[in-house]
Amino acid sequence: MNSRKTITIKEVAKVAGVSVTTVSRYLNGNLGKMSVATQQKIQQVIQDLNYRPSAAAKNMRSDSTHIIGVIVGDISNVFASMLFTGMYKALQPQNYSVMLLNANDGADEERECVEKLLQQNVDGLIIQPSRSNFEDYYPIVNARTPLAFVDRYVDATPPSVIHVTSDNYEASQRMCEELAGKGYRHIVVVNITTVGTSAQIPRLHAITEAARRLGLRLSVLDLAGGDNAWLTDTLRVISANSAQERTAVVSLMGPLLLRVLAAARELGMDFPRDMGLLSFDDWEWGEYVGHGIDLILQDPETIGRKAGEALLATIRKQPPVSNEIVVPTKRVLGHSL
Amino acid sequence: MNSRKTITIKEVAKVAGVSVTTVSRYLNGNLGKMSVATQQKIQQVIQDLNYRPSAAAKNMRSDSTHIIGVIVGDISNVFASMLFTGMYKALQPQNYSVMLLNANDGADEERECVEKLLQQNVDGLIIQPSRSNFEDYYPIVNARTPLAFVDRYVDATPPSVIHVTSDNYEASQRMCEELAGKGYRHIVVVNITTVGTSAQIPRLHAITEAARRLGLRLSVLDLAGGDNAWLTDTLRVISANSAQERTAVVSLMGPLLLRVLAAARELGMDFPRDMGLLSFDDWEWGEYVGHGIDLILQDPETIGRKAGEALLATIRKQPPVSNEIVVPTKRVLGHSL
DNA sequence: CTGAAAGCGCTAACAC
DNA sequence: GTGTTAGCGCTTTCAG
Repeated sequence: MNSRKTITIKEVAKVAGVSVTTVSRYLNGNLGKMSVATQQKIQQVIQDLNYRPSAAAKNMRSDSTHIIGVIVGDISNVFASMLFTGMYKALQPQNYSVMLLNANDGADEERECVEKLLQQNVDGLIIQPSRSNFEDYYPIVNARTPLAFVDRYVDATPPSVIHVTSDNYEASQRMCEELAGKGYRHIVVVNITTVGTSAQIPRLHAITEAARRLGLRLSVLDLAGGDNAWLTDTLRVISANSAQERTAVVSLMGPLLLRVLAAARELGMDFPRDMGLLSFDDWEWGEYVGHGIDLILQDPETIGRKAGEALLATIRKQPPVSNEIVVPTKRVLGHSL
Repeated sequence: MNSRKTITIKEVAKVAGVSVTTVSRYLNGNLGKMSVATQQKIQQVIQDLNYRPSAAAKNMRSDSTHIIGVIVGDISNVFASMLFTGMYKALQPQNYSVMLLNANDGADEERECVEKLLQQNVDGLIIQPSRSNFEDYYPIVNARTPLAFVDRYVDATPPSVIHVTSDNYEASQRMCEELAGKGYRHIVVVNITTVGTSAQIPRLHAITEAARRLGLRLSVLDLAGGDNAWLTDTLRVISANSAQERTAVVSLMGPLLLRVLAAARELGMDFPRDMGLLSFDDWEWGEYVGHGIDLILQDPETIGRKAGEALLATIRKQPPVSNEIVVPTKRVLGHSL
């Protein structure tokens, strides 16, 4: 029971009175014309000896690890965790394991993560990218490792690379039309530009475009530049004008909504009384805040799952029809508009 | 640039005009008395050839992978994601990678996860256990793989195994005293028993004990047995009596709080008007619900970090003074009691 | 139906 | 200062 030394396929062979080849065949299910007696014998010995095949040795020969490397921008984010959940649901049933690394939204850290995973000889890579130029990802292409990007946008990504995102552009446009229809004349976007690949960027583009088209006034509060006090002060000023010019605050990602709510609480502000509020988010907790916040809900789990499925297909040389996958967001009605 | 075949340490040696030993020494920083010229030459060739050492080959020789295996009960849970975040913060700076697997709160799935990770020859294992008897974990002990349990409880865990949890017992006792002090006479615990290792179990024990001691009436709603409609109905009945006998609902984990809130909303119930509400949770979002929910906040990130640190210490043969680590919870005051 | 033996890429004695 | 070489545990041709 208590095995002191590592036990190898060789010992199993010896004890079972067969050759290593036969054991290897047994392990890999190549039972072509192996006698049932042999099979049983081997099975028995494996149990007795408590034999466990070494993944490293296997990998050295077979050049396939059944490991997928995943790199996210920030693991502490709920979004990332749901992304991962989706990937896992696609990969685990196909018997793939996952190494999860965190790039901390940094270019250098991400490069190191990629390097590490390529050294592990992963069968594929799913990345929520922190670097904005596809050149940065050449090492992956050169290593011939199948690649999928999720959530964020890398310039000049070739069509051979899988890319799964929310319908950021369309959802943002629809949102502006809805706000205009509801009588809002001024949109205050709250964003935070951490990385140049962020999904917030296409959202802001689409909003800018739609606002111009619809004749709405647009302000942008980038929280990368200011602290919470600054946000509070700014919201105070804006809400004062909301009486004349109906105003809606639009938060471009879930974590920002929390900060807006904190500021609003401090100001004793009420939605939609003092201004409208709408946020992109990934989780339905907003339903329980106040009388429910109006949300554009992403589906990170589906994004992750689709990326996993498409990547597996590519690994198996059955690439998806299109590598460009868009996952729809869902408009959750609340009482904050 | 575009390397067709895998390039090995041998090629590097050949091109650099040195032996593989020298290259290996260079790679591992054994620059004992290596001439600077040689070092530069090797460095150059590595770059030119785009050489990447194979982790598998390395592992076969050195018997250390610098990989830690992590198994959680349910990755889609916010708690698990924060646990992981904490572990990562401890492990990544020490240059350890992480393989994250999901046991789906199942004994068999967990066994398979363990098997997979042992085959990968991980340097250590951190598990949020789904099996309640330590015998189930013997394979890990036999493989001499350092082990840490987090969050949940395994019977007969030997002191050689690291164990990091919240202060479940103490926090539950304190809570009961607080409720009694506030005039509550009836406690309704909402729990859901998925696995026999759940931290909810010691919480319930402590509450049971304290309730008896303090003369409080105790009811237990186990949601494993009923659906949301059942919860709603039960709460309706209970709240009707709350006028005579001041009642507090205590949710034993974050996700249950959401279900309680959903039921309460349906009933048009208000806290603390109709009854008191308090919940164990892992995240401060409850602050924004209503006027703020009273919480006993766990610190999963710290739990994960401590487990990672203790595990690393053990791997390095510098085991922590105590393997029994208790992370304090924090009482967050709200307006629901 | 089964075996012998080569070799995957790397490290670490042991030599010089 | 640097090189030779024997394996690590496994898969897989090729040969019976």
